Amino acid sequence: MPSSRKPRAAPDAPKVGFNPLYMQVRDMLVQRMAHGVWGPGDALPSEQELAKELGVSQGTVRKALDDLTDRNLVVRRQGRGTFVAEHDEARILFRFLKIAPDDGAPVFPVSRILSAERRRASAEECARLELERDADVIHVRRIRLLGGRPVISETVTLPARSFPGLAEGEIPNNLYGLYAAEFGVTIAKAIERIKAVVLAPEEAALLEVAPGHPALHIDRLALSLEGTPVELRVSLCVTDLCHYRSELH
Amino acid sequence: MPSSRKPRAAPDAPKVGFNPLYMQVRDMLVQRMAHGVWGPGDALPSEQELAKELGVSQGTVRKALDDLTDRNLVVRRQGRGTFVAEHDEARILFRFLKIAPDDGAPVFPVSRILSAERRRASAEECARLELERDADVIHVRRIRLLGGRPVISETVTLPARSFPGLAEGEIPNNLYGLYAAEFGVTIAKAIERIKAVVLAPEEAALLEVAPGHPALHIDRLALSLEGTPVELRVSLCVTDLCHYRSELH
DNA sequence: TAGTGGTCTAGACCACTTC
DNA sequence: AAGTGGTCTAGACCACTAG
Repeated sequence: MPSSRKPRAAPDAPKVGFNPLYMQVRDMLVQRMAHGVWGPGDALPSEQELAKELGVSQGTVRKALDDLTDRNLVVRRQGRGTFVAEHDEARILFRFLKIAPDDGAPVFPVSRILSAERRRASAEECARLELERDADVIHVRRIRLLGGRPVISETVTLPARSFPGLAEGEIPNNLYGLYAAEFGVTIAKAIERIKAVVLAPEEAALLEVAPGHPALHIDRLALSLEGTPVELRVSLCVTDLCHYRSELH
Repeated sequence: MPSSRKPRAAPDAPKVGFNPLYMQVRDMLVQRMAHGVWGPGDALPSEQELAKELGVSQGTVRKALDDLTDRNLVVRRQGRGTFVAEHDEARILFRFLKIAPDDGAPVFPVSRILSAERRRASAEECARLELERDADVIHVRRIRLLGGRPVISETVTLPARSFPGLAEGEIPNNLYGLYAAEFGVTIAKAIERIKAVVLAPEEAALLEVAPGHPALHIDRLALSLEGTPVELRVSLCVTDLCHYRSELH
């Protein structure tokens, strides 16, 4: 490891800026994942190997990996190994898909793309995505269907720089899987603000309900592994047959 | 500990039903907290003491306590000790209060009690709270204000059996603190279902908006330490100046 | 200074997967 | 049988709090 410490050597100076070894190990592993040394689905070296390479004990590596497991960045399988988390598994349904049908289990909504285009970022977009004044963004608009009925109207805003060519290519249902596979961007967490609104005529038409129908207005900011904001997403969701799921721990 | 295992004794039979020691320790500690051996705010014995008492290593006790920390059941303070979590701290603001003003930090909403009465549980209430057919429940209705304006209309339903006399006494702002202090019931987690609705005239009047105004309809089921459902809460929330906060990890 | 939780190490064995 | 993660132990020292 970069910083100091053999089991019991001469007392190494720093009393302040104390940073536990396992956190350094953890951050270093995150760096490597973020920089594509290990991509989604890849196996990490075993605990023993990492410990040897970094000159720390296996227990310290374990603690770092347990931390990453808690953050859903890696998946550990007894007897097999430790793997970088993927975003195309059933797990994502419970992580980033909060809308579920009132009866029955969550289903991945089918998407119908309305448009995908590049344009100059607005002042607000610049601020929230931490972009320079004159940066470009990609706007993706789509309708999502649950059980055959249009339920969510979504507007996704992305920094054009980080997702070159996205607007021109095929846009799959699972965006976070695409971000990871094609652009090396892993979504680690997101923050949502939810309000209740009534639908304007245009939106109501898209969702096939009457104007003035109530809907959830969900404003999401998604962050990458490093904590950089990488996606802005505004959803309008009609909740006649579904709901937003939230667990408080 | 009840079940088996000294470091390396004669090979004790069970290969199946394998349950790690630290989980047994953890469950035993939860039992004691649930049964009031240690109440909210109390200090637990130190790791050393617990390890000695239970005949396991300190590391195993630590792992059990770390698990309880993750579940917000205990709070550990370096140099001081381990304490049973309380529900009247600022922490609760981020745990169970998901409504925040659009600008500025979350504030604890002031409450105005409308009614508190005991009645026979409906069929649905029986089902969701896992009560017998003819059980009684307590209904508390209140309005909650944010920045002086009425924002949330709340209906709380409790099993009368678990909260004797609650309807007759003083009802404070912080209900979960009351449950813990007066009735020995600790809320450990909750599940919410959120929909968008438009307000009927009566509710609109209470919240001082026009009928037809959009609002969040939040349906919460709160569970105790043991996982028993203990509170049903339906909130109608006007989101003109505030929003529902949700973090996706 | 004593006691607590927090970190780190070293080594053992267990359970699971794969060959 | 070999290799991986999972559990458990034992003992050391560090950082923080309180008397």
